[in-house]
Amino acid sequence: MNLCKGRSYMDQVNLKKLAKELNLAVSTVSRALRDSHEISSQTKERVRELALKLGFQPNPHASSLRQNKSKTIAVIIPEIENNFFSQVINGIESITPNKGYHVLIYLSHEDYNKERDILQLLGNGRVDGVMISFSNSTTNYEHVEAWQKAGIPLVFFDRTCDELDVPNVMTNDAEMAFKATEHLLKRGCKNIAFLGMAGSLSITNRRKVGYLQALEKFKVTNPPQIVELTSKDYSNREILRQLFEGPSRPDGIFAAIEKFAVNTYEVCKEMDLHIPQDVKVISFSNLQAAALFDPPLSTIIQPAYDIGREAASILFKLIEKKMLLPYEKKMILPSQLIERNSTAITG
Amino acid sequence: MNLCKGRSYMDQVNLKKLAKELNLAVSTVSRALRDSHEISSQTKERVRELALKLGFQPNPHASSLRQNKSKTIAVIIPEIENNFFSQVINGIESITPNKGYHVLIYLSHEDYNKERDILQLLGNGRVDGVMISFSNSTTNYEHVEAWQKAGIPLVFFDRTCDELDVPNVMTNDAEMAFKATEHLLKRGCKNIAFLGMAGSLSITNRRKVGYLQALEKFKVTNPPQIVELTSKDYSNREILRQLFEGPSRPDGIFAAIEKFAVNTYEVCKEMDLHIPQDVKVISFSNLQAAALFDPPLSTIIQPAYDIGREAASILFKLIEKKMLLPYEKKMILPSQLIERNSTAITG
DNA sequence: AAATTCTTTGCAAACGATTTCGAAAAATGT
DNA sequence: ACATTTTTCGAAATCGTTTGCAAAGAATTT
Repeated sequence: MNLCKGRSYMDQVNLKKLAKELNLAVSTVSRALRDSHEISSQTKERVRELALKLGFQPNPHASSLRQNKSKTIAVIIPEIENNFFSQVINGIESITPNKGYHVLIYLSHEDYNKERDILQLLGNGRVDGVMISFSNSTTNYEHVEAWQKAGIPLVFFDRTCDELDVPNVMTNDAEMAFKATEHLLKRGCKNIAFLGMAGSLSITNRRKVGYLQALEKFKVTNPPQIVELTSKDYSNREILRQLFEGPSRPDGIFAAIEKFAVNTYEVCKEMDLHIPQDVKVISFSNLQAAALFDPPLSTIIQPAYDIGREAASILFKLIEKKMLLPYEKKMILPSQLIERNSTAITG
Repeated sequence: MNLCKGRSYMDQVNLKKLAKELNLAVSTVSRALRDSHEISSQTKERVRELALKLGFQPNPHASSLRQNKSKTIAVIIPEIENNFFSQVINGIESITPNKGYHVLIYLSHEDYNKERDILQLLGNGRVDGVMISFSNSTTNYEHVEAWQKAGIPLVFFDRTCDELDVPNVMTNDAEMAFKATEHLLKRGCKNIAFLGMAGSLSITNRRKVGYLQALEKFKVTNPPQIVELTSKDYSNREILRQLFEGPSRPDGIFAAIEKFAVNTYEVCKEMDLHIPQDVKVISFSNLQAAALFDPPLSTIIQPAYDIGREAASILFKLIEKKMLLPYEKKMILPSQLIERNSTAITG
């Protein structure tokens, strides 16, 4: 039985302890540490000195409870074993420490139900704002609408949603998809397949639009081939095998997702199809090592770091109740197309 | 001026509101929701029903403050744009949601001072436990010792530290380094260079030991070549260029870090050195795409996901004040060596 | 000198959930 | 019918910080 009030860690230092030590009121100590104008500079100095000496740090939960702000944001992404999202997190983290903010990470694993549960879990003040990139199984946005009712700031990035009035940050997907397709056509492809993520992802849709527009603009006679893959390598390879064995074997592959380019390489290797002789490949990808592939992979590099940084900046503007500039409501950061040997012209 | 007590969001639902609505005491509602035995099942049912209807979620800061636990853990890693750490996070996340826990991510960017500051920042109850993989500039562990005084659970993973009595989870670095070096020797290399991270990382040391042991055991006459690289691609390439242009050009490269193998490939390509004819390469790496490199890269794959999962499990055991089994104090999960063409025998 | 400001500090009430303690009410035993 | 236990619930303290308000003293003005 604890007779004295002290807990097991006697060195737990809080405002009360500081106040007693200094013979001041708790409120005075609190104000001194927050550099309030209504405290004399001598008192402030005394307080700060002792606080430093005892290594005082305010209890974040007490502060959060009182001030109704958590100094924390959440990032919800579909997966993390993906260069793009890692770089986004890096970009986010380039902002948060300066703002005195902390970052919670949540993975939806491409599962709508998990995504909904996570969002719901964050409802009651655990975070001051959320950045989300949707899972591929997300087809409705009720969970987001429910969230919006709480009035907590929200920003979409990359896998966005146009239907809701929420700021979003992304790249020029359609434009780059157009350019990628155009690039393949100019390299002599006649029959280009588009590898997209199954589901109704915004990025897949935008990229698909660019692909189709290019086919149309350049009056390609072969019909478009839209192949839907998933996050499972095994089944992707099987689908690709069938694609290449099928009646209209593509001579060009435009992968909307890095992973699908990897799957394509794997299957081509296995089936002894040569890139770029038999089939040319280009892909959205943020892999540094793409240049080391056999053959080096032509890529569209997304400004992942910048997307994370800008999305975080916008979120903080919302949190600080600043007005957004018009372009910040829908920010588009351009990607870059890097031509490599996977789309080289062959004899 | 707010005359009524209500805040801007009238739908903010808390225990008090539930209690008033049900004509019960706050304490009763709280107990009912926590399924206390001292509440009748009818009352519980009434409470639960309304709570569900109004979408009640307890305020996490109030709970944390009262219970002195945050239901949050922190993961401190040197960088995130690295497959290994991404997979570790994935492994960690495979545990946390079931435990009702949240995950904060912090990046030290290979900077001791940042690492120290982060650890210090987490001191006052923001987290119930910490998992850390040290930065390469960390040469002393005073920040950890300071942390230990607070008595908050801690686990090291991968880049560990033997000097402190803290549970750690890692792979069999020395053994695999030995095998990698042995592998190169058996493939005919006479002059193997070791590419390690500058600084005093535990993994670099362990891997270096394995490398040296292999050279000794197989009585290699050429002296060991230990090359120290950093996280900066540009300077790494410059150092590697000098290495290959230098008097004792290596015919084998053992990269202790994935990034260094990529740098090696880049430089070899640039200098028109052929892998594996001119130089054979093997590396610790968790890149799925290693098989697609030109040539496919022989790798030592670390069980990154498992390391994350096990480290998190151990952390939770500490948090729950359970005893650790002996092997959990220093857990070693084996890596796997995959031979590919970068270490093939050449005519 | 009296009245007024300004400066500096303390008191006490929040914030929302948990928990100790105690008091009714109900159920049980004698 | 009375004593005892068990069940069920409410009041109030608590966690540590912030903040509105009051009050005391010093400084200024009239």
